[in-house]
Amino acid sequence: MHITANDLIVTLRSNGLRITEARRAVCGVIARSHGDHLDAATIHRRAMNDLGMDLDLSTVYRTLEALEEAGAVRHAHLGEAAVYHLSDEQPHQHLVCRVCGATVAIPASDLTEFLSSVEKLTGFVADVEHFALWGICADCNSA
Amino acid sequence: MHITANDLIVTLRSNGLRITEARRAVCGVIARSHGDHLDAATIHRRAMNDLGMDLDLSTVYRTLEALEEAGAVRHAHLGEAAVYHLSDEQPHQHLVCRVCGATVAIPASDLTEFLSSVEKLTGFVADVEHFALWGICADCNSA
DNA sequence: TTGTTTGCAAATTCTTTGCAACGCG
DNA sequence: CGCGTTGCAAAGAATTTGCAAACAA
Repeated sequence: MHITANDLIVTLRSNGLRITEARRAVCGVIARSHGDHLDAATIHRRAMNDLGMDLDLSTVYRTLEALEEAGAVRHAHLGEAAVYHLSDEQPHQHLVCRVCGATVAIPASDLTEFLSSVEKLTGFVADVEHFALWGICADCNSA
Repeated sequence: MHITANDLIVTLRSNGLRITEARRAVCGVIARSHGDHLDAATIHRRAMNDLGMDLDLSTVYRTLEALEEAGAVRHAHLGEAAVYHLSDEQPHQHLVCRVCGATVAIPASDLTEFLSSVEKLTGFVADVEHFALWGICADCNSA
């Protein structure tokens, strides 16, 4: 069910890309992060610490780019840094609390009405994933 | 009706800030841009070219920060750079086409249903203005 | 006068790129 | 072996900050 590091490796290979230790490490970190959204620096750190790899941050970026081109991962902007996640996750809209930084996700399926009204109003087909919505969470609002 | 450079100056002054040529220039550019969303570099360029001022980009940033703290302007992220606009504009959601870069705005009043459903689902009070929605515009979609 | 602001230059943060060495296939 | 990949260091883009000099009130 869950995508494994190997699935990602296979995807890369079937896209004509070579398999290296660095790529195995990045795929490993992403695969075991299922559900989480990690930024490049975190992926880099985990590859170094958890997997004992010694790779360059730029290699992480290039691998993520390759994985994204292969369609295996996607990225979104929740704040300053881009975050990456497996593309098999169900589409969702992120909400980030401007006060405490908490993030929650709304399944895109709950937004169909909104999205179709956007399309009706503007002709845009919105990609709800790409940017987060900024807001104030219930906790911070009541505090 | 429209906010003038002077209104902005008054706002700054009533916030205990001093009025300088640099601030007059920034206020002037913003006031006459009514409706537009300008990034710091553009405001800087216009102050230099249109108003003949010679000021530093960092001063523009600091003035915008001051104006934002005073509640006179707000900023949003439509792409790479932050854009600033008068806070008296009606709230709106930006849509940016990921293909051609075209942007359109939806008045927030058209989104009330969406916003209240977001609040019901998550407790978040969303600030629809802050980040744009990424999408593909009608033209690029049909092309 | 005196506490604010400014210009300038340097630092930051995230991301990208050039290039020679390296290693997968 | 040959070309795709890597590490490294440097380039970039947007924004911020330290500091001494300039200036509003």
